[in-house]
Amino acid sequence: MKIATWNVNSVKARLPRVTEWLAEFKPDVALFQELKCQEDGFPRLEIEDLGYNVAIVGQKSYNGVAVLSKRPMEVDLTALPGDDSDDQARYIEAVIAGERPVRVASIYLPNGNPTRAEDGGDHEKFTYKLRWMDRLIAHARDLLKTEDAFVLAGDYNVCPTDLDVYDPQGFADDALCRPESRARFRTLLNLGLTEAFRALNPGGHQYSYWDYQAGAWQKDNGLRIDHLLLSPQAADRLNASGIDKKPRGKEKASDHTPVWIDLAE
DNA sequence: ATGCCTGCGGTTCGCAGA
Repeated sequence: MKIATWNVNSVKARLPRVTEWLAEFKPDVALFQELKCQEDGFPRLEIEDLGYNVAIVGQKSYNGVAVLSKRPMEVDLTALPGDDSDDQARYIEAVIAGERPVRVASIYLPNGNPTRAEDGGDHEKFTYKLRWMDRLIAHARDLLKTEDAFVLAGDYNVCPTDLDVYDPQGFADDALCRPESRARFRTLLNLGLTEAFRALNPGGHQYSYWDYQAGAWQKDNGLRIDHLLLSPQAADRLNASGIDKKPRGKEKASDHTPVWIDLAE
């Protein structure tokens, strides 16, 4: 079964790109981030028409995550546990039904910039990112105890290593590359999770995001920040993983492009 | 050194993104 993650950067502005990609790529499960709308603004009918069940956590203007599934699913969580005061729409978790069920989460991890007071105020956004990652680590620990097959996928806003950045020196102090962010990402891996794309594609210069500005796409000045992290039981079923660059080259593209895995049935 | 581009809200500019 194909499971893909895509930060669509506004599902309403992106609707033609989204529907053509779903019709062509035909993922069994699609995990979206940055919907930038509330649930009542989500183009539910257009997506259901393509054969998907839809579960959404929306928010006006910002954030917003969704799970699309061709198979029946059951939503388990609509927020990341660990902070009841956090009302940003960045997490949804569901179990996809089947002979061998798979638990999936669509994750929009906070960006965290600026990281320094001199670049704009305080450390509030970077601190929020790091606390959010701490909560994700705690939740992953809990999920691992179940020994279920699960996939935590989304826009992690972390370049795991310098292989994942077109300009490592220029991004050294960026929240996506800072040691504090990378250490927490590494902790997720050290719990026993497998980052699917890197496990199967050891080379660098393979990105999932290109800035809209300064011809970044044309120059391949990208970042690899969209990831699928697999539990051991899911990793045992990993057949393939890739980045589908085609949508990034189209008119009115998102600045991110889909990343996918294929799991044995 | 700075802005580059895009989307949103709500009005034509500020904020956020990464």
